[in-house]
Amino acid sequence: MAGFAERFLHVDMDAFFVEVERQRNPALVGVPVIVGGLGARGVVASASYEARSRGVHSAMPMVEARRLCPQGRYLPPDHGRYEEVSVQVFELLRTFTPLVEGLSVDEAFLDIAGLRLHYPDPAAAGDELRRLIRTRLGLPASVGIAAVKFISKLASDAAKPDGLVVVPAGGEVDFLHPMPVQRLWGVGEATRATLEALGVATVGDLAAVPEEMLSSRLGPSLAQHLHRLARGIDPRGVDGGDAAKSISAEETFDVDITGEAEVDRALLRLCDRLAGRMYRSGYVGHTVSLKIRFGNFETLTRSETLVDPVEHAPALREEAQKLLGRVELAGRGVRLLGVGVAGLVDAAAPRQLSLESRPQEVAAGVVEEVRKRFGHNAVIPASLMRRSGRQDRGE
DNA sequence: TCTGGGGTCCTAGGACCC
DNA sequence: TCTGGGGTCCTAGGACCC
Repeated sequence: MAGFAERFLHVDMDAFFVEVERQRNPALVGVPVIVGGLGARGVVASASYEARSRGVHSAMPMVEARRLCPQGRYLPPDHGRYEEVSVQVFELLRTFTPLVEGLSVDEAFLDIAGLRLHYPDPAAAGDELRRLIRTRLGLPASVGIAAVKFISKLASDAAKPDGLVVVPAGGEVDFLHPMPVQRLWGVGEATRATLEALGVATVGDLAAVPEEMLSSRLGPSLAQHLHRLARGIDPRGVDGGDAAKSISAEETFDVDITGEAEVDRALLRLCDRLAGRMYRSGYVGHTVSLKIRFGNFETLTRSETLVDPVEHAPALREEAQKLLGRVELAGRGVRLLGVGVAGLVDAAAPRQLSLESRPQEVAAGVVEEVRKRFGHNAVIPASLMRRSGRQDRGE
């Protein structure tokens, strides 16, 4: 027996951060809730539907959200908790089918073709999945189902909040063509503006433009991608098991920082945070990068690829400081600083350790063990301790 | 209303090798 | 004597996604 024609199921948790907060504090149910950075430069990460009805949306500056919705409850994000709940959600999804591809903490694609034996139609499978998430975890989720991968994601969007939409096989173009182009995956503000200049406003308009025309404005890769999507064509299947490619840590300061000493201290703090994450995720990396954004939002990056992978905080700090040395600060205010590693390699893979690095490796391992037991702030680099005041929060 | 933090992917130019 | 084309890696920047 053949599987369902509409084999792609996209599940998207509704206002995920907000709903997790409501799970542990029921007083937040039914009132506008906004989760996001509470500092002067914070933005909205998640807004409840009560807040959205007042015009609040994610990525909006917090200052603006407070103006639109002064009666809202404002909470800082607790990513550790969201990660825990996300693990529970994905465990539940995998009891449904092992063919699960996570897109972020709160959404995933499932291949449900093989569930034909268990459910009379795809909608019944989607209803059951939503019911399970609701009863087992107490969280609302929306589901979209289609025969084409990216259409299922648009369908879950159309289902929000707390609903289900099935786009029947053969109905893709009717569903798609009236939509504004920016709904397509890969069309952001810049591409939307380019398309608008070509007289393209809807997906239907886009489908009528020859690919060569798109290619000359957008490059061959994006042109082919969009040309296909506009016709409802998406050859991708559900693909799990994607290893991480990079890890990074960055911080936007409430007030621009200036002076080499202050920038250096912030950089060391970030390196320390990043090293901890690398250790916990079991990766080491060959390429170290530095990101710096000035007060005027001008942003630049510097990176270097090393023969031996960087594993622990000391080596990371040394590299990051070298990269910082290649940037002309000239007393300019620094708005954001970030460090990252790419070219990731499994830390457990056999590697050559130089003799001189060995004591450092051991020491760094000890630091992480102590932090695992007593918390991040149990160990702080001496260079960050000279000034009193609050230490950077751990993760 | 000045624009987070975590990522992925693409492009373009230059170095380097054959 | 001068010039080539392909392939790969690295760096920097930028668009985009949640």
